[in-house]
Amino acid sequence: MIQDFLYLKDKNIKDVLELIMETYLVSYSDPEPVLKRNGFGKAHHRLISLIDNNPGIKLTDILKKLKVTKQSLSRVIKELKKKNNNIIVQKKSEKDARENLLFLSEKGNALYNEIFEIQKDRILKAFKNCTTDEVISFKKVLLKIVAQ
Amino acid sequence: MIQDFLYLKDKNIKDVLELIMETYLVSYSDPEPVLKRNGFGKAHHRLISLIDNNPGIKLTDILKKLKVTKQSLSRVIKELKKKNNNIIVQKKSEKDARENLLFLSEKGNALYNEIFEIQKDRILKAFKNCTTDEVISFKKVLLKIVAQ
DNA sequence: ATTATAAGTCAATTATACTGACTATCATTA
DNA sequence: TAATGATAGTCAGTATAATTGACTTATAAT
Repeated sequence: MIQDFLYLKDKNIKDVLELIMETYLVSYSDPEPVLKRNGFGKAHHRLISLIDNNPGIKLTDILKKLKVTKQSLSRVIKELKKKNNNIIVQKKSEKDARENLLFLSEKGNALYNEIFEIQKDRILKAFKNCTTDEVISFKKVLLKIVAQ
Repeated sequence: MIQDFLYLKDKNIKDVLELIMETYLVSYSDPEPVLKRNGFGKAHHRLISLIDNNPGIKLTDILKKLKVTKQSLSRVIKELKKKNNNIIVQKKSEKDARENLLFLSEKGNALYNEIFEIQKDRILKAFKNCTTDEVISFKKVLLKIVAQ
């Protein structure tokens, strides 16, 4: 037992927590100029990304994922739905008429693509310096941290 | 070439980007009750964590890591330095008298420990369901995303 | 019929961050 | 040593983001 699970030591956990924060901050700040040019901020960015990656997602699920209140999210949705913006679209669910499902519009897709290409760049640069196994492990651990 | 690098496909990158966001949001929201009880918010949390893990860090480096302006950070520092709070301490650098290095006070250490134990819990639960290699790969990929 | 869920709204407040302008101190170097 | 750049701090004003609390409407589930 020479190593004694170094990776479970407090200092390593702290490093990982700092890296989690920094990874989020850098990878979501790269496309800020594009957002700003369109009159949007980080809150809009998070919502647009979430809807793109989960088309038809409902409000409650967004609230859980983004950890914000309904009232706070409501402002962001309103701004993205405005006539001049027209980034997202809501459709009543056929299963449950209470649910109002969220999608990106054509314009929303175009905006998100521009944002995504910038974010993708950083991730791909990292992945190309890693083995397949390392990338797979990376995603696996992220999943285990989130899904508890 | 059957797999054709599935992990480099857009959908996988999008999943990873969403996971990065969610991992940050969940792991930094777990200790919110402790922070709130002490009159602090997420901005204070980020700063306290950064100082604990980088004792003696200087302002410029914090700005780069947290991606905020000096004016915004100034408010957070001020609140953490207040007499009743007394969470962080600044000391002039001996090397370069312009630099004002940041440390946690005794009280700050105590507060951070309480916060850290909560955050550690989630990370450890995940790590204990992973192999050593997976955890090592996880950290390695985080580093490659941040350091570009 | 009652209860629970999903969504939406109004108002007030707090928290976080930004732009812009400006000062003071100290280090580097031309 | 005089000019330049780096580090930190400050003041004012504004913008953005998120919260608490109260309440309504519609629909689903029991």
